[in-house]
Amino acid sequence: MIKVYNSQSQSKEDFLPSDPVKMYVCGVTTYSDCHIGHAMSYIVFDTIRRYLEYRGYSVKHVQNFTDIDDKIIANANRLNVPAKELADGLIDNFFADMDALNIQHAHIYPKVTEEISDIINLVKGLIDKGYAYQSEGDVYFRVNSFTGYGKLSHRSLDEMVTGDQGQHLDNKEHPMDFALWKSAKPGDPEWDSPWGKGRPGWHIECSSMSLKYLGETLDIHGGGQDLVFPHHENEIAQSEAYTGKAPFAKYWMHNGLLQFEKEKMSKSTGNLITIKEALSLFSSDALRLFVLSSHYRSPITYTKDNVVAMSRGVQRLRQAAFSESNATESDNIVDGEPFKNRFIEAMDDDFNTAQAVAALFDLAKEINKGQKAKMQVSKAQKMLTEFAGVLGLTLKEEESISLDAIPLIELLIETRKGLRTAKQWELADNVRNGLLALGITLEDKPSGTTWKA
RNA sequence: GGCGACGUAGCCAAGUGGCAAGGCGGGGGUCUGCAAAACCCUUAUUCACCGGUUCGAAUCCGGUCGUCGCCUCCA
Repeated sequence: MIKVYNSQSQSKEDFLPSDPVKMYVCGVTTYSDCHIGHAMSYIVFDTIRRYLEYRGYSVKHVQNFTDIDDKIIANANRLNVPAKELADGLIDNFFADMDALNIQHAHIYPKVTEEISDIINLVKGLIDKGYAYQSEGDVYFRVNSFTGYGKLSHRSLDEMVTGDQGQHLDNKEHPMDFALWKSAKPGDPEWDSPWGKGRPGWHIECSSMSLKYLGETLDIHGGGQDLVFPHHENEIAQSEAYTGKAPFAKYWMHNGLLQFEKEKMSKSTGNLITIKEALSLFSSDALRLFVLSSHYRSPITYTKDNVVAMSRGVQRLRQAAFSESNATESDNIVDGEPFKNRFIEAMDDDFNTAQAVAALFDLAKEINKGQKAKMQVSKAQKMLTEFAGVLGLTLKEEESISLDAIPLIELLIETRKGLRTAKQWELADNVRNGLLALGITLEDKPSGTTWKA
């Protein structure tokens, strides 16, 4: 039985989903390139999905693009391009990042700008039911009308008002009322609506899209912990108010936030590293292992050193998975079953990837010891690769040298071999050091010399 | 001010009542012309601090100190 920690109940619950599993993960607002905090979140939910699929569930995964909002408009104006052009370019970049991180695509990626009429209908419905009101071309959700408001983030409206430090428009009935529809300023992208020209507020799109593509009750609703309030709280209010059905989501899953060098990484402070930058330094396997080495609900701190350590770890797994067998004792087989059981037990317990990774490393060690004892390891190696795959690790060697250079390198290795046979150690070492200076490392093994970049 | 999370070896990080997973790094070894790589072995009598409950606590309770997040745009 898989157990899942539900942010709303603040406890682990038995995972009893519908079939297929309906999984909605909050996507990005497309106003700048994705950073490594996004990478963490999407690696986490990709791994959860991969594991569910491994365990035989079929998963329907929907993830939105919020491709119209204040910041997109502001950045588009600054860059002097249409908002749509900016958003579309960033969506292309998003997919490139996801592919590079070996993150499976969602089944559906709805965009706000293509869902406007559904959103308008949802807002209309909320007004009709008395949960929302129009005010000077804007439409607001009436938080006082929804009795469960605050049940996800565990706070009351009174607390929010007392502690609130934000600025408020004075055309709202209650300071915590939030916009479902915003009137357009001159020059903004705009759509016709019963309340005049404007565009959707921030939270409504997720309610609309999840209702449309997955129905009234989601199994898993995921996102970063920073979305708990107000975004997910507001989604619950809108969705449950509209459908009259609770819960909107059976399991609320929130990943811990990625810290960058001691500080929270946030778009507003510009304190961030993009996925592209991280991938120029590290392999996707290293970045994934970095994320999956701790529990998904804990915050993690990105530092170069931390990820470098993970690169080494990946190397160790890769080595064990692909080392050539020299088995002579065909009867003696390395048994991977105990590790399989550990892996599954760990992942069943709220996707404890840290423990699952530990099982992988122990399996790697078992394989290495088996190799030394000349045992059969191919089955265990296959298992290692399979479980690495469940975590989205490719265990592939990174090729970063241009193909043209390879014959040249091999020629030098051949030349050096001659020098070594002639015991011309100094000249042989010169060749090796020269290549090292160019970033190519030679490794002399009993079977011959290999190289890597 | 309100709400919440966390503090485990040099670093990262699991474990939430019964002898402290795993990775990186360090140390020792195997291999090797040397080196590198790889592999093996090893590396916390102790879990921020103080008190309590218990036969037994990193794990439960109370307190202290410290770090961080949310309450405003965020994955």
